[in-house]
Amino acid sequence: MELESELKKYFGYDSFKTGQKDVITSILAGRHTLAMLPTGTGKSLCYQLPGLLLKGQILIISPLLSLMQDQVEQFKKFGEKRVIALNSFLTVAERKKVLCNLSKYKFIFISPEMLSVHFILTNLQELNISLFVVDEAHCISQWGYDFRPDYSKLGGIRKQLGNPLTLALTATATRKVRDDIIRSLDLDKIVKIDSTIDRPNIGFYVEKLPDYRNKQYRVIELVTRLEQPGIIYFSSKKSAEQMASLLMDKQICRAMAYHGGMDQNSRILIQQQFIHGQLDVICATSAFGMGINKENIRFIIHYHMPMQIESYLQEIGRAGRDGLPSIAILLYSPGDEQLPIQLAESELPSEQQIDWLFKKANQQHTLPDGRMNLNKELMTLGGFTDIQWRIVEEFVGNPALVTRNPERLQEIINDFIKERLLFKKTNIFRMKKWVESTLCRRAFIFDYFDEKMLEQTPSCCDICGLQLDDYQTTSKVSTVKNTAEENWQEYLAKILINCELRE
DNA sequence: CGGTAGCAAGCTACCTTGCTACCGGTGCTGTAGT
Repeated sequence: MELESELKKYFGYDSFKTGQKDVITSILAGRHTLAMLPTGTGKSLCYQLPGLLLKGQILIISPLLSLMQDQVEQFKKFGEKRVIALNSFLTVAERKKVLCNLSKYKFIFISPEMLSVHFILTNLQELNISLFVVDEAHCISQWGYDFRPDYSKLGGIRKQLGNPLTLALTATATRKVRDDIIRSLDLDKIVKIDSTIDRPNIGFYVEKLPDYRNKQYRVIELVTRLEQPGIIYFSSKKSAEQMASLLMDKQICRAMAYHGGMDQNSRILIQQQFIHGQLDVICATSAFGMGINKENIRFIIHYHMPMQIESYLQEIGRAGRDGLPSIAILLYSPGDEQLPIQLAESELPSEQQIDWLFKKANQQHTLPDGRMNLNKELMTLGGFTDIQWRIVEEFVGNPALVTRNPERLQEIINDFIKERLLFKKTNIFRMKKWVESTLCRRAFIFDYFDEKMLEQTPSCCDICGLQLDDYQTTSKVSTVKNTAEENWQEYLAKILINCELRE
């Protein structure tokens, strides 16, 4: 079979992008495949085309509702109507109807959470699933252990669906993460298809500043000078919002904040405005970005450093999809690593909380079968967050674990927490190492992903002599120059002081 | 850890300073009625 003609027939394209053909060939040969393809190279096609050529149905596990909706839209654009996103956007009536007619759909999108619902799984077991796709598969490793535990259940679910042919897709995964994905999905004889994680048109630039105030100054200065559009990443919702209002109020650019605390409608609106060029800058938390297909993002600034190098690479990878020069700037001031450390610690329950819980359980809250009676009251009393509580439930609610080793249960939980925390702190530490590096930043990243750097990139990084001036805007350069001559420090001081007086 | 809100004291009549306590990211979701 000539794959190119099928591609032309269904999608109208003449040729494949890097990696696509290898992945599709491997799937059509009936081999489980783990594909690491760089962002923006059309990962979806890797299951869209085989899906059309294979007999049965295609189940696609996707991490975000908005991502599913986008992909359904994409299919409809190509004229494929046998597509459904089986999620909570459907009303109860719609969901019932869809479940009764599941066999009519060729492509079914679903979240790990929905897939873990027994009733839904039973319905899916009736189908003939010819391909099980895990999109953004690094989520298994990144989220499966705590934040979204249903990600760690995909392996078991795969089995219950009769071990269908599986395709795991990701853009950024270290060797360790890739091994974790394979282990978690319980795949043997897997074909691994890697292409480089490198994005040569994105330059790296790290700047060290004494404190947050200097960082604010610097962000304003950079936004004024750099070619737009761009994204500024923050690790707190509040600072993202503050910066967005500052940029807007001072008429520096059209900016909006974007984070998980905002309602779904505003999020969709802001995302659309940014994509269609009605906004210049997004001040965002890590909630922003997955599934953003905007070609011409020129800069990514990090006001705070992310929790790990993979996240950093995903975030900066949103720049320069059009292949034109783009810049990734990270601002660091001493002690910045404390925020991610704090976030990591607060995600997991503390040893004291676990201690308290087991003491309580010994006193009263025990079920007839010896398991702890975990109820909302205990969660509130112990000061557990939803995520912390779910982690506890994963262990305490596991009958096999509880009956096999009741006296060691507390120790097992504590060991898990310690191990997770150490892992997260190690990731943060490596991120900090990268910031402090005095060697080529790109080489460091290649090394982190066990990839060999074959040749020098021209506009590589600050260490290799990259000049920020090369990324200046051309349209506003005259006004910027005037202000620069006047005295930048004074100008910025004015902006910030005015802003404070306003309060 | 480091930023900051909120309050009380200090100082002066409305504003500054100082202390303390608290907070900080990512998303999905079947259940009611027998």
